[in-house]
Amino acid sequence: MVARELLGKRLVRVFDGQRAAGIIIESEAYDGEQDQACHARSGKTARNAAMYGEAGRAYVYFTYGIHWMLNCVSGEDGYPAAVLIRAIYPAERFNLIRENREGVERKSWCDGPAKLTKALPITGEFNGIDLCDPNSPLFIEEGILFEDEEVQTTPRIGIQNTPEPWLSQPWRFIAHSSQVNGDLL
DNA sequence: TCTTCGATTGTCT
DNA sequence: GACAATCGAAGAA
Repeated sequence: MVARELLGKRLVRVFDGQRAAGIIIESEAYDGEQDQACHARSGKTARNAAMYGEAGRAYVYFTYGIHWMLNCVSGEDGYPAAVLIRAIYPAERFNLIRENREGVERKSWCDGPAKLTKALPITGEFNGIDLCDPNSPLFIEEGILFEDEEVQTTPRIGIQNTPEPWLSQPWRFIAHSSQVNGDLL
């Protein structure tokens, strides 16, 4: 439910006192220790501790030796669940995003979970931060609404060695909408 | 447009 | 010591 509802919300990064932002257009849900694709599948560790915290906080982790990933924690306090932010549509401060994604064409600026963290930029220092607080250097605010007809669901991707039924759960959400398909300003 | 493959390091077993 | 919720370059179609 949270993964669906985050589509259309505005992800805001305050950097050097100025806002940079994008509309969330792709997300994936990870739900509890029983979910064999979730980082919490083997229980609580130092790395995934933020997932066990209260909803609305950030869970930021490093992977493949190169990439930072941003999640929004969901579920009851103490229950490990989070939504991976997989893609955003650049909406504010293109110059910063362009600088951070130098050499990449604009349609590929933020169309992947590690791309958007490089573009804004977001690193592990934001792990545990309150995404509901407009005073945070990174937060989420209201944006636009996508109709269900504009939203595609698919199984999650990039999850290796995950058994059924977790492999096939339709917990990935993608917005296909004229509201965000046009050329960037 | 699609497929293959190397990069690179924190975290867990 | 193995591996990862990925990216981007390179080569093929």
